[in-house]
Amino acid sequence: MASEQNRPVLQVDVRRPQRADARRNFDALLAAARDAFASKGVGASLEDIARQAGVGIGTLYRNFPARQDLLNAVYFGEIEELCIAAEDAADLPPWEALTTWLHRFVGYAATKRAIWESLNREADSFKAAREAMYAAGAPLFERAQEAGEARKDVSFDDLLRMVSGLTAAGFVDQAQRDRVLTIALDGVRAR
Amino acid sequence: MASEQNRPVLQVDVRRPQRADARRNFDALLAAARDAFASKGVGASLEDIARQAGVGIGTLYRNFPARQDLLNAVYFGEIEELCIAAEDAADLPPWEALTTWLHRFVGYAATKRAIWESLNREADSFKAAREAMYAAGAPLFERAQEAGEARKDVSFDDLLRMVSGLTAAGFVDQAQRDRVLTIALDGVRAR
DNA sequence: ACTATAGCGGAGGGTTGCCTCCGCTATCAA
DNA sequence: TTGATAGCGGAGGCAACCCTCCGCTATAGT
Repeated sequence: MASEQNRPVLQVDVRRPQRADARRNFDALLAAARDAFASKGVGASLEDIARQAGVGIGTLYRNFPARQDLLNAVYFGEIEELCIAAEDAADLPPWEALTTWLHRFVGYAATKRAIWESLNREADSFKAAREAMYAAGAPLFERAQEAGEARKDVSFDDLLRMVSGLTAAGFVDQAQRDRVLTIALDGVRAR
Repeated sequence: MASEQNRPVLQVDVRRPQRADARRNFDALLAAARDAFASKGVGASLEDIARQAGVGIGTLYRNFPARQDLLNAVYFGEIEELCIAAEDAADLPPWEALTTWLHRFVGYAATKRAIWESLNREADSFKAAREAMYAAGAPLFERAQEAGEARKDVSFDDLLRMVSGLTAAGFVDQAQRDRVLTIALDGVRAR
């Protein structure tokens, strides 16, 4: 349903500028913001981000008048990638499809914190993005449930919050993170 | 092991003052800090904390010269309570003892964030506190393993990081948090 | 090449938080 | 009661960050 004909909700109100140099700056800002939010959390300094992107602070504010706009742009990008990942995973057998997607979810280094810090925000745009993500992931989970692989007394919301908690936790390394995720997911498996 | 003869590591270098009014202030600061760190994370404003405690900012700094000192004092208090909780739980059957303690761990509202944000800090004092907590909790886990209730291919460190991730995650309510924790712990159960 | 203008960027004013310093006050031992 | 002093607290200097504003520069259409 909708506007661009089939991609639904993910519509950022901030638009990519027209002029070539401006577009370069826009993209550099987005990349810098992604890094900064990932490594320092949502409170990262905007001036640092601008400096990191090699542009003036004024340019940052022109493109993203409020911190939230920048956060949204980054966040929505992540969500979109997750939606695509869900489509990719759909070919696998039910349980693998689900776990593959969730590992991917956890693996996204960038904006990890932002993602879960925002999970119960009330702002409309966040709601929309979250719904998009739910829409992408829930089918994988339901399929696993129907195949008798996943417990039926667990909701997708439970699952996603569990996983996003793990996303944010501190681990020694990537391997431990994956190991722990696998363990936790074992708890979701039908016995 | 040492000095006070049997409580090991948990020794805060900050000391409770002598004079009655000073002690009152000290305790008020600690309580305010506990709240503030819990609700706003480790970055909470020290001036807010002092105001909340009803003392001047100068008093805060006299007792806790650096933010870290205050954080330590609060954090160590939490850890100590967790150690005691572990002792209390020791009477229960192996698996219940473990899960009861872990639910308790998650349930501690105060300094939730501080706890996990600090889990892989390098500072000595943090290491010491973490070790104390591990020393208190690991026996519960080992007992559950020996009783054949908990998987043997999971380490206590894995378990604790998993749980501390859930501690920090955003949940709709306490009930969901407990439910999700139970699910995740099912993954740790021996099959 | 020329020009209208989209876009740049950083100076600067405001706010908030950090931490020090020191004159004042409450406590408590004598 | 009183005096020595532990302890108080907030004014104030500093630093970081936020965001706006506007004179300058690069772009792109002609």
